[in-house]
Amino acid sequence: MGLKERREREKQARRESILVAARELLHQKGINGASMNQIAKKAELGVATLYSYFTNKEDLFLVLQQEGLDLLREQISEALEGISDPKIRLKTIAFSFLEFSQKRKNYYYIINYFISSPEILFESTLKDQIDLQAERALSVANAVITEGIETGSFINQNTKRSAVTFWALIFGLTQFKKLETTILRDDNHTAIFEHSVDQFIRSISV
Amino acid sequence: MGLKERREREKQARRESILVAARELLHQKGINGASMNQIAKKAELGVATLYSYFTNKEDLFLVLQQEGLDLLREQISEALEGISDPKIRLKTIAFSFLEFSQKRKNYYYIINYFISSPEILFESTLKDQIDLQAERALSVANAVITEGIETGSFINQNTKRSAVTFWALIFGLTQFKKLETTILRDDNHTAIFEHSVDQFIRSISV
Amino acid sequence: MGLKERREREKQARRESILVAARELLHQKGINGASMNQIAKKAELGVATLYSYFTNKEDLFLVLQQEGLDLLREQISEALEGISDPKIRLKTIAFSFLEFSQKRKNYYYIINYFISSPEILFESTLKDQIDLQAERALSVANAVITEGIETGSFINQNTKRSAVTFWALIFGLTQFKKLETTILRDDNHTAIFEHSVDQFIRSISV
Amino acid sequence: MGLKERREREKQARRESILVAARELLHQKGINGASMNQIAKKAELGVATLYSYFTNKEDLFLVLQQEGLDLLREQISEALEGISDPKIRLKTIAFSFLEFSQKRKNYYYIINYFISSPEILFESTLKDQIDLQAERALSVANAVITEGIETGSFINQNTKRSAVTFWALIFGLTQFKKLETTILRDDNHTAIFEHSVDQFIRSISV
DNA sequence: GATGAATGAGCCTTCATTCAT
DNA sequence: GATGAATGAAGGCTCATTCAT
Repeated sequence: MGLKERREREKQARRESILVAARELLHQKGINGASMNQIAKKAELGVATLYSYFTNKEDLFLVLQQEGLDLLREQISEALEGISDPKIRLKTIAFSFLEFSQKRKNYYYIINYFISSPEILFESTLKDQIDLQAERALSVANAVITEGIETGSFINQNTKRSAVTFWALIFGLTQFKKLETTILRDDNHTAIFEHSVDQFIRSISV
Repeated sequence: MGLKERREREKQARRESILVAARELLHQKGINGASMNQIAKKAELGVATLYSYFTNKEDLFLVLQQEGLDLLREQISEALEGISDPKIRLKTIAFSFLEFSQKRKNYYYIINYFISSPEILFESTLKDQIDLQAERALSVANAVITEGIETGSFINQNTKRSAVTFWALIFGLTQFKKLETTILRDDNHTAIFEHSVDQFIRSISV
Repeated sequence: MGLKERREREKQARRESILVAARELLHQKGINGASMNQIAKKAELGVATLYSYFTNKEDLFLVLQQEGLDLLREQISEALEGISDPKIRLKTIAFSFLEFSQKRKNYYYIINYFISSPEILFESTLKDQIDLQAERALSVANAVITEGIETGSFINQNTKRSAVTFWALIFGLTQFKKLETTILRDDNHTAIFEHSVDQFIRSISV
Repeated sequence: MGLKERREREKQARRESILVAARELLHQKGINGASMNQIAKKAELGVATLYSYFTNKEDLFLVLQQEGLDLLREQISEALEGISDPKIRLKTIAFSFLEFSQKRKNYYYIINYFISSPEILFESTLKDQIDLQAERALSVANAVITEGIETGSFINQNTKRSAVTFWALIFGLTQFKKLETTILRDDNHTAIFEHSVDQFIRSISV
């Protein structure tokens, strides 16, 4: 029994070390620089071992994305702790996402990779998993908006639509971060971000 | 004399056929599927021929994106003809973009690709060119909002920020189109889109 | 245990077969004909396999040359066994080289290739390695001449210069072997070679 | 008639401009960097034009080599002017060659290329031409040695063999020039060169 | 006679994946 | 269960050469 458990723990550890290596490479060399061989080398494992833990490269990356989204959710949860005003809660979500995109670039890239790829690229099983994740992300905003409506902070209107709008806005704004050294050089990206989010919140507030 | 012209026309045609093939592949197989060899095969040309029309892959992709943005601008311009109300003009831009993303998928995808790629991927020269293009796109919304402020339709506030918010929103929303068969299956993407855009316009209106 | 050893032996064998193929191609088709792809094909291996044995083409060629020089040194050593007269020893070296150039054409050609290439072709790392090898080759003649001086056979003069002269002469003469069917057709290359070497030895003898 | 002549002159000029471009590129980028396309561009001519003046790349390079050898002969002739002592004449030839290898690197490389390539690479016609050139080069030394014998400066022995030895020596020594920054760093290449040549001359002197 | 456009074959190298051990 | 060796396919790109005009 103890043996079985130890084995299980070792397996998990090995699995995790693969993911660690993958994330690191992803961050260092971008999506194309993170090859299976390099991940294996970095994780100090045989290449074939990777394939006994993950079906293929895409699968590995999907898990990475899920981890990323889990982490994101966690960070948002933590950030929301102790905050009760729905408006501030919404703003907090937005800034958590922005912060995540900067501090966890490697995770952000991979999430972004899956969001931005044309649908065609993924088979339906994979796509379903991605969407499931997306749904969970959406639901966070959904919940806050619902609370806001219930507590009388927000106008009573289609919650899901508002949540979608919210995410679309902050996702779009975050993408534009990379323009800050060129097009947006005469302004401050964070300020724009805040401005936009505030405006959105105001627009759904009573 | 006529001969020279004909040759010139043929060259342009061939150049265009390369771009068409590239766009198609990019849309169908993603960035990794759009290799120079594949493009050449699809265009029914030798690989080396591609290199006599474009310096390298990066150059080709840049031209691809520029053409896409030119077309987008053109379509927006046409759509705006005869419309004078700034609110409607703004909405028209939004829907032109949505329509473009659906009817000109190949063009849309390449634009999207450049927006969504992590900065690292491009050398500065290319990035600058891309940003230049993005700036021109931004300026369309900018102009409309300025008009709106001047004619008293819109609140007098930082125009550029509003334009950025506007684009971020519709860009994000358009990305979510691909969720319409899953997460958004209980609603209509176009309806959500319209709802969001309306809400944005209202939020900057007097 | 025996398994590990066998594997190791197999790896060495495969490595060697790559070198054999490379040498053969280099000799048959010249440097431009000895591409990694061709070598792989000749060795009946996948291209990628070559890269798991050698870092890159340059590395492979370096090893190739080192092996060649090792073999040459070995042959010279063997030929020198039991011979004590410095004059004969020097002559033996010369003829060992000539013999090597004929019997081990593949090896000879690669050495020749590295000597004859314009400096520009190699990065400094490679060049340094080559020179290190060349130095070892030079030292063989150096030693013999030093002995000769000590034993009173040769005039006491700058040893290194004599060694360089010696190698320059026999290297140049060996290159001219290929002229034997045309320019030198009225004489015998080996005879010329011997004549020249004798004359050189005489010129440094007391 | 004048027209015909002018055409002929133009043709020659164009031919020469190709060779000029080729030589320059050869010098700048080495033997592999001098591609037909680049030569054409540098000569401001169409690629196909090159092929109407030269059968193929090898042919062009052969002509280049011939030009090089002509130039070498010319330089040697000039250097020999006014010198009558056969010993000094021989030394002058040697130093002319060394100087040529340094001051006319581009020419020297290409001559070297043809000398050092394995025989196999060239078809017999080409090889014959190369050898013809080599023979002419050889004959210069031949003549001087013959004079020396006649005037009592040199020992009466097989002239041709001496000439071959002479060329082999200076060719070998010149090749070793590239070792001067490494193996020969504690001596001076020119000094070694002179030492060796002097020794050779002494060895054939009465 | 001169040309520029076109090209297939080839370059070196890396990739995701498999399989015998 | 873990692995290292092997690999065909493919990547971007350049080449010498041809051919219609």
